[in-house]
Amino acid sequence: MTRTRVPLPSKSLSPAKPVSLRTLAEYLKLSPATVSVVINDSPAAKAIPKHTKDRVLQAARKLQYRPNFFARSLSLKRGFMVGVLVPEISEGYAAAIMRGIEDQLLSEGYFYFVASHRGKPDLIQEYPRMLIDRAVEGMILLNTPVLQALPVPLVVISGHHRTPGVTNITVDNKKATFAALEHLVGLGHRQIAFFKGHRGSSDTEYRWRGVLQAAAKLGIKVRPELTIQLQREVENPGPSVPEEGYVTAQELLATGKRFTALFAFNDISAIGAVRAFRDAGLRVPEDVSVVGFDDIQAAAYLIPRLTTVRQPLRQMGEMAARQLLMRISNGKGKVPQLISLAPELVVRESTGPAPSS
Amino acid sequence: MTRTRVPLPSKSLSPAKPVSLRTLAEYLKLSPATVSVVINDSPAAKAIPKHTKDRVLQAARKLQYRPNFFARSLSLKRGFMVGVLVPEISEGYAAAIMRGIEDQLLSEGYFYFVASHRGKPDLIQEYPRMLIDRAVEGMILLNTPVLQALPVPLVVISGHHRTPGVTNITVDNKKATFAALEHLVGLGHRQIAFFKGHRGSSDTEYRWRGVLQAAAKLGIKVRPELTIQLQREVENPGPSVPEEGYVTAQELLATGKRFTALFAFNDISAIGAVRAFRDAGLRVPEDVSVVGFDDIQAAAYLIPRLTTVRQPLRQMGEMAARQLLMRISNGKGKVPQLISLAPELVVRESTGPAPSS
DNA sequence: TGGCATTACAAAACCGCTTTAATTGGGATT
DNA sequence: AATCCCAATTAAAGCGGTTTTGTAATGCCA
Repeated sequence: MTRTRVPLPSKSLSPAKPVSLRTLAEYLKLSPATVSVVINDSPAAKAIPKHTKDRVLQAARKLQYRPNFFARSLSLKRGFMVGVLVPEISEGYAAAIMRGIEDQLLSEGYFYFVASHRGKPDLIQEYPRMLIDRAVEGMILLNTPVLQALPVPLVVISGHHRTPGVTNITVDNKKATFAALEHLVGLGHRQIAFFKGHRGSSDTEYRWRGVLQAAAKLGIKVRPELTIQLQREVENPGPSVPEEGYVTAQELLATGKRFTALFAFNDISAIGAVRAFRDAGLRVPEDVSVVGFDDIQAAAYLIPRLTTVRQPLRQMGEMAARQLLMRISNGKGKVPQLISLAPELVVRESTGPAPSS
Repeated sequence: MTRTRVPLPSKSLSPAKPVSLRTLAEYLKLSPATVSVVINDSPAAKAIPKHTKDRVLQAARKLQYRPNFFARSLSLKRGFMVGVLVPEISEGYAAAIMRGIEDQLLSEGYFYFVASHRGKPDLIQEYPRMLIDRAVEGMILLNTPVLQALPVPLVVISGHHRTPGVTNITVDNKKATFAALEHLVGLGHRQIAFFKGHRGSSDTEYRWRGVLQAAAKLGIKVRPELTIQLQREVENPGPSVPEEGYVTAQELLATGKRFTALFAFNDISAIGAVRAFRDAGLRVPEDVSVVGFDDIQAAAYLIPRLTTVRQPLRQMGEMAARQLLMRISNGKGKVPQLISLAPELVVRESTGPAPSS
């Protein structure tokens, strides 16, 4: 990493240099130690009479004293910051989760850095290091396979469950897929096509296992010729876009195999697929039913309204942040290996009875 | 992906505390000063022979020396961090812009904090302070009316243009609205309905002015009874959701006034509106044309595909970050007051000729 | 041979805060 | 009256870097 040198910022906008603890102390004719103790209400503050405390606090307010963040952090050896690593911030999925993360973190006085690696292995390698160097106290990894061991607590969302010492938060893919398939089977569907998620995403893996289990339990076959993996530019992984679903659905149609329903990997690809079916002259749901995954905001307003599995994204984010903060403060409490939150099937218009013929 | 060897996370035996500059210096039998100079390649390094430099660099690598962020920042009086304030991170609009911001910032060695205020006045007041206290060197405000003067450079996206000393980045609303209206008028539409944006957003204001100007130039009337402002819970502002467009379109229909086209404030509300029209038995675009704004990812895959005005969101973010970094480093270069980027009308299927009757 | 750069490093001050250990001046105890 | 305790502060030692100033040793030239 090249460290670019940037000249010092001019203080044109801030002619008055900030008051330090020292100047405040001088003003009060007290020592910095006393002032510090009072302002932080540290244990030693018990020994200080209310009168003095008030005097200090009042002066601090009057002079607009603001503790220097770096000095304080250096002394405390912590800065109340965490890092959040995501594949792509502009994807609704990540954004929804981050919303939950942020709620929780800010309310506890923590701030967070975001870095999106776009699936590039070098960035996946580099960003964690950079964040560590920035003295984050922990990290949340969203759908991001970090291999290196890191010297801070880690919480992983939708990651592989097997790394010891890291907590994994995920939706219960088994329950989710079962609900979706049960719904389709209940409507009479037997020939069901599947979009598998992108390679490398652990959701892909676990969700697919869920599909296989559910199919077995429901007594239907998962036909290899009806399952297609969503492809993505390897060079430039980019976000999940409807186009992936569109072209994948076209591939599916091109095989000529008959199917009456599609269980897409997510809503975005479902949108693309519906569009592709439509362009091919097929009606949804009369000719083919489509089930999405995620329940993004628009799902309820599409034409047709999308049947989908709702992920509790925000809660997952909240949970992740909460777990991380617990581990940061406790340090050694026992760590749950896996927390899975319950999904919910939302039935709308894109699914219907299997065509009789 | 090549699987790098994974050192097991040595959780319990991790108390190996990081090597400091001092220990590194002792190891090298040099003074901390020398080591620091070499590692930072500061001017004084000219006086140090290559041999010594190599020795230092090599030892640093061997011992895995990592400068302590807080110590370094305290000394330098800067931490290469900026703050980004947004109304709501989970809205695609903000996320797309943040993507551009991040690209630019990280490539220059900066990290950023995000805080979303959800339109709450107290948070809009509080977060800037907290960020300042965290020693950010600048802030980017996305659609966020900050009233207080702040002691760091500011760049505003889609804000009011009038604050001296802050750079405003925005889409050229005038050009955008003209293109959209011209398109509709060219298709024969005369009775055009409008969604106005939420109160308080400055885009709302400027875009509305654009509509009025464009309408005047094109010789069409803007009828008050056909313009409705998107409403949002005042208590809990939340993100922009299709439902707003849905209910607003229903209101519009309820007035009984005839219109053949709708220019929505954004794609999200357009989606809701299309759905509402459809539910009311109207076809889009045969009975009513709809134009959105933003060109979100899904716009091209909706049924019907949405005609919309594409905002260069990512570029706006990049531009904002670039401007901010310039102001941080230059300090006193002259500040552009307003930078407006060109939008682009994307014609798809949701607009068509005005019905003849 | 003295004067003067230059080279190659080290000492020490400083950044602004936290924290531990020490200090001071009563008041209570013996 | 000497001792001890306690309340109220403070001095000073970090935290881990950067930077200014200093210094010993060498080379160069007159």
